[in-house]
Order: sequence, then C-alpha cells, then structure tokens
Amino acid sequence: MMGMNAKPPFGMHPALQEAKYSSLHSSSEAMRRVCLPAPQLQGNIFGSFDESLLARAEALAAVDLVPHGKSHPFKPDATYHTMSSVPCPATSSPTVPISAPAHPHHHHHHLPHPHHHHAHAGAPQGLDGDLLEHLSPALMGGPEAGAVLAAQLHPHAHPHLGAAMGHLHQAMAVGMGPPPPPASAPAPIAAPPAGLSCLGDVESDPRELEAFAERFKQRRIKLGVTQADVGSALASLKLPGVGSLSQSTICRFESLTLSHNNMIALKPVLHAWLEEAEAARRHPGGAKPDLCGAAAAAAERKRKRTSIAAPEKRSLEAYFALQPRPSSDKIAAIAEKLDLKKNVVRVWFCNQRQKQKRMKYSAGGH
DNA sequence: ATGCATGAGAC
DNA sequence: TCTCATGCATA
Repeated sequence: MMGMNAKPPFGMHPALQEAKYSSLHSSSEAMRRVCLPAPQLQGNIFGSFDESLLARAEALAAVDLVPHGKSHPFKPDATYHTMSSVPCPATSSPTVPISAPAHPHHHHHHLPHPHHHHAHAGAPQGLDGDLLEHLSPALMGGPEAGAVLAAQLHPHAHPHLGAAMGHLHQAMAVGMGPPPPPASAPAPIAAPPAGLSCLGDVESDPRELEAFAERFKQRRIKLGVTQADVGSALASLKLPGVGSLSQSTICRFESLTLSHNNMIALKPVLHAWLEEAEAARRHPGGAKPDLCGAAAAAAERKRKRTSIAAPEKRSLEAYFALQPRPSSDKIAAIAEKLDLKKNVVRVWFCNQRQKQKRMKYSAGGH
C-alpha cells in the first residue's frame, strides 16, 4: 500500500514558496487569509515595490532565457486525458462531491458547459527574438503594474467567499436533490452569505478543526486504517451526497492543507466515519462492509504529470510575487519566455493562489 | 505528502 | 476566466 503516515506530523520542505505553518499549538484566527493576502510579500512590495523585486524577477527570468533561446524543439506537453471508461462500481468511481449542508441559499440551472480547450499556441516562435528582451519590462513594468498591484493588495471586499459557500451548496445540489444530513449537521459553519466585513468571516474555530484533525488521525491510525481506506470507506456511510474521497484529500484534511471551508465541510463526514468505524470495532456483530476491492480493471493511458523545472519555478514565483493574477496576455508571455505551455502557466498561477488561501499557517496564533 | 490537473459553478 | 474542491501521479 501507500506509506502510512506515522511520521512526524510536519515534515515539509523548507525550500518552496510560502512560509506555511507556524505550528499547530499556536492557532489563532479565521480572518487572517481574508484580510491579509500575503503577509510578507506585501511588506516588500509596498515598501520598495520597484527595483528590487522587479530586478530580481527579471534576473531570474533572464537565467532561463539565456540557456535555450528560442530554438526549442518542443514544449513540454505531457497531459493526456485518462480516457477510462472504468467500471469500478463499488467504491472507486464516485465523483460525487462532498456536500456541506450549510444553508440552502441559491438555486440555479446550470448549463452544460462543453468547453474543452485544446490550448495550443499556434506559432510560438513567431515573435521571438527581441520581443523576449522586451517581455520583462512589458510584463511588470507596465503602466498599470503599480496600480494593479495596489488594487489587488487592498483589503477590499473579496470576490468569493460567497462563492465558496455557494460551491458547497451546488455540490450537494448536483449530487442529488434531497435533504441535508440530519445526523452530522455542520452547525458551526458560519456561512456568511456575503463576506462583507473583513471580520465577520467564518467563525468556526480553527482550533477546533485543528484538534479534530489531530484526533482523527490518531484514531484512524489506531484503527489501522490508511488514508486511502478512509476515503473509500466513506462511501459506505451512505450519507446523502457523500461519496468516496481520495487519499489526497484525507491526507490534506489531516494536515490542514485544505481551505477553511473545505475543512468545515469535511469534518462532519469524517467524524461520522470515525464513529462508525470505532463502533464497528466494538461490536463484532455489525460488520463494516466495504473497502474497495482493488479494481484490477483495465489500465488505460495514464495521465502524465507535467513537471516544471526548478529554474522555471523560480521565475514563476518571482512573477507571482509581483503579480499573482497576470492577465491572459501576460501569462502567454511568461509561458513563452519560460518555454512552457500557456495552460501550464495559467494552472500554476491558479494553484499558487489556492495555496495561499489554505489553512495552516493562516491559523497563526491563539 | 504534494505537484499539476480537471470541472463545475459563479461572475 | 477565476475560484474551489478534488484527484491522479509522483517524489
């Protein structure tokens, strides 16, 4: 199986981007991420928004440019589609999103969105040469660079928050139309219909989540169950709108690397499972079913994971520090510069933004 | 344990 | 097009 996680709770690499956690014992607030976009970066940017970082970013980018120039054979494209028409009926197929029965709020009709893009840069080499030289300035030294940056860092009403909650609802709505789970109701969920005030945010104690996650992990291990097992066992709970989850998600829950809302939504479900599992252990009678019989199904084309090399990553990080939300054009420019597919760069930025919002470090003190 | 990706839903 | 919740693939 997979490696169990009996390791030190927190052994991440210090290398990368964000300075994450500050350690769990010192938990704290819920407003942090909403009100404070980027703790340390902000200071720098505002302080000396100009030269230093700009130069740095360019320098970093330059490093990438020098080596390969524009005569690159191909762009790393490794994403295939997993065309699996897999028939794993039991526990491994459900794409049913977890629902967070918070409060019925909106209803809408969703339209089938047949948007499948095959992002393809036709002739990336068309504008090479000098353009590359000008890219840096263009990308960051733009006329509105400062403005955009400032605006973005401002504690204005953030766009989603309502969106976050909405997603949870919709997830449930999509899964099925029925009633909310009576048993484990996420009462604590704050669900501010509209994130108006910076402070009126979620008030479900991060500490509690932290504690629960910790407890959960301990007891799970005590039961001798892996994260993957939990994930698939979830389906056997047969909670409305609750299907199975991946090892990834369980892992992230335990390590608090999910968004706050996501944690809130998952908690009741995992709690329910824990109760069941422990109860089942006590009473040999009511056996607990399931545990996905490893679907030894046909293996289709495996999806390949693009790997962004360190230098490119460095550059991306530098750009991100300056402009976390580059326009499509800038993304394209960056992509070309780093010789990456535009979509890869776009997704990278998206993921980076998501990371910023995750728990962990957010819950600093308490 | 995490990096890169997909997809639904909200603009 | 972005966000968010999730997952496959992988180090």
